[in-house]
Amino acid sequence: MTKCKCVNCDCNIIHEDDVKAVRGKMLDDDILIATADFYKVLSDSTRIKIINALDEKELCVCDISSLLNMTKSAVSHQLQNLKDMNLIKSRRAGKEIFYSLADNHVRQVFEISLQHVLEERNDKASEN
Amino acid sequence: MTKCKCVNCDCNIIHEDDVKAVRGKMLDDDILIATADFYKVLSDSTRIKIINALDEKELCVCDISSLLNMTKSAVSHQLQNLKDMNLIKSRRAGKEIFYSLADNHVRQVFEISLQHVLEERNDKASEN
DNA sequence: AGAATGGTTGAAGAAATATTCAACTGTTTT
DNA sequence: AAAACAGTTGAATATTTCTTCAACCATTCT
Repeated sequence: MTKCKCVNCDCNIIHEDDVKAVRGKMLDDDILIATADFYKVLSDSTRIKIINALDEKELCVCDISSLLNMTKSAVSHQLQNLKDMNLIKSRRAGKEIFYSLADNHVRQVFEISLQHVLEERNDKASEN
Repeated sequence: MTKCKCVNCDCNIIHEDDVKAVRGKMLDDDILIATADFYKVLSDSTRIKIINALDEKELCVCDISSLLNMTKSAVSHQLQNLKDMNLIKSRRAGKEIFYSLADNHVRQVFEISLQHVLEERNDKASEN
């Protein structure tokens, strides 16, 4: 066990070999940050509802606002977030702008996590 | 097109049939909120780094703190968040408490999204 | 061209979340 | 039993994020 040389941490390195080994295998910071940012887009119930809706059908902003019972502005802001992270795409048709899911990755991730959530709920339900 | 009856939205329902159809197919609010909450746990780079580290090996708090260059307290708070959402588990061994991933769902979701992030980066790199 | 409609934007206020700090618990060491 | 170590906790501060508001742009309708 050696005193940790970190600037910001207040502890000892207890298992020095393990720490070295893990440090060597960990992904680069910028990749992990990008991954967290990817989840960040999905971590808001408004955005998840939008994804769930667009998973069914291409929709315009007003339709989404009506579905979620929210203002156009609030929805539009969230659509921008989703678009910035390449989860959705848009096309203009006259005055309206239609939004749809960008690709299947999104569907895939959404479905696996949904499965996880549903299983958790079943586990908890059967505990009683 | 009909005036929307929503309390909180400031728009018209433009495609009434679509909205009705999608509303009928959308998942329950509480499921979607639980799904967003699941992502919320993964949406912080500190927590993602912890998951990435624990994916390699079971570790104690000090080792994680040293790896991430953070205080024990900050790490411990985040470990609690991860544990509350059943993404990790712990076991005590003397003074130390070892943390590890809870199950394979977590690994699965992590790996798919990592793949998504890496592909995005490749796409962007090849645009130049 | 002017009005109406669909949608966007930036700034501000409101709400949620992360880190820090200081005090604390549990276990081991002496 | 006291000291040292590993870790936790709650409150406070700092930071981020969401929604609202008001003004705006783009397209269509008359």
